[in-house]
Amino acid sequence: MGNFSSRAKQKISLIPKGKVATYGQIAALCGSPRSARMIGQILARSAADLPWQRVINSAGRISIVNFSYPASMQAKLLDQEGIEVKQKGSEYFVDLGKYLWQP
DNA sequence: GCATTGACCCGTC
DNA sequence: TGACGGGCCAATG
Repeated sequence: MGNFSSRAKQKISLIPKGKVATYGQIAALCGSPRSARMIGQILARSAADLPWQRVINSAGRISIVNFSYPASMQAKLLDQEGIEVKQKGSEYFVDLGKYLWQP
């Protein structure tokens, strides 16, 4: 694995309980603000040992459809950490103004 | 080493 | 928390 993904995993592991971060935010912390998409790829492959549920897109939306875990599980995990998750249809949203992690 | 692939982002309408 | 289009860039085969 490249150095970028290693740093990305480390940054993701730093997200505190009760907060969320966006893909772009993590990418920026790794020095590549334009590589937000990579974060998704990393999580899709090796999310098992990371707080993957705390990483969402810039709209505050849970952006998975169905991978190892369903979006509904991610919503539940966030809810258990004290994060308010709103459901609209089959999609889930988090209030970024309230829960966005600010390093 | 080239082409394709994304759990995305941002400007614009 | 619209919808749409174009651009990004590391990882993968």
